[in-house]
Amino acid sequence: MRLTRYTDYALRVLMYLAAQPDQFCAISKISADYGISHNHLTKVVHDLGRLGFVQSLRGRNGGIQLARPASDITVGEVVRTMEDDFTMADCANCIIAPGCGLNPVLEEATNAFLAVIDRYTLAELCRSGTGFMTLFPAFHATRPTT
Amino acid sequence: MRLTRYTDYALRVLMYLAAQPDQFCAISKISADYGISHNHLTKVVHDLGRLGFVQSLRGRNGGIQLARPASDITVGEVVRTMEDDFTMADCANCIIAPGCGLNPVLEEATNAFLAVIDRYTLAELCRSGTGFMTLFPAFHATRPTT
DNA sequence: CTATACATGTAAAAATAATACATGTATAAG
DNA sequence: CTTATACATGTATTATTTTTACATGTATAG
Repeated sequence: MRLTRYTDYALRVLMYLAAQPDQFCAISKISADYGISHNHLTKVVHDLGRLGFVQSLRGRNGGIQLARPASDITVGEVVRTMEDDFTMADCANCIIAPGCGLNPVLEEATNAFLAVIDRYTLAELCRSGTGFMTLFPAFHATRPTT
Repeated sequence: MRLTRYTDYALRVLMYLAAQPDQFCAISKISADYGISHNHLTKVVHDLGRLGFVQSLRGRNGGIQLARPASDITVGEVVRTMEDDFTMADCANCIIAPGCGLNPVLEEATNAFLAVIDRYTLAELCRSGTGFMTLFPAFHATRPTT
């Protein structure tokens, strides 16, 4: 029981961007900083763009930034959107599904999980400002948006 | 984000046994009833035995039954035991782990999930007695323990 | 016009989970 | 005491899912 790395990466990117507001960050830099596959991250970012979480700018000096304020994006919203399935058990092929008491219980539990992460925003995860950015060996402030 | 089928099968077996207390059920019958791999189920059951959930009897007329009352076994206990990892994100390889605010949030959410399933016992899942047993096409009461 | 950065589809590789196979051990029945 | 049945257990194969790589396209700044 765990989130896919896809969702994990999405959260990492969003935190990265939240820690550096009003900057356009290049995917290549983010992937290098985290030590992650650039290609894979590109797709994650593309999805984040498609879903309205980030805004991207092509071409030289391009990059991505949050499309909405960090204080408006909850962890729950991101996880709900990126993770495509919250069915804890695959009842489709189970013969007792119609009379099974387990599934409602698992649903209730899943809702409790989501309710917690719905209470936290990206801004709260990065409460210490650019604090965690200094953990990157090659950290140096990127250029501000002109 | 879902339970492994291994855990799923474990729960199905336990519900099956809870619905027919004081019966020794053969794995071959359970696997046939659910339409599940007999070999795979054997390993699940073996684990359930090793962990003290079921009691098995070898040889002719052998089978398995609950080792503890159904009202004493919670869904949470089963899931916690069968599912080996509740780490929602793999922080081991993430450079910002030391300053990351995400993990505590995911932990809190996971605990909320587990807290819910801790509240339900096998007996409660089978509140309607052998009700769901009739869903098996070949259902007929098995012999009682002598 | 060229270098850079995102966009996007396809394919391969890796990791994980599920299943099959083979063989061993225990027990009841005849 | 022999045989049929049912659990025990290790190894190997298959299937599924996830992750990564590759190739090529499009947009923009300088």
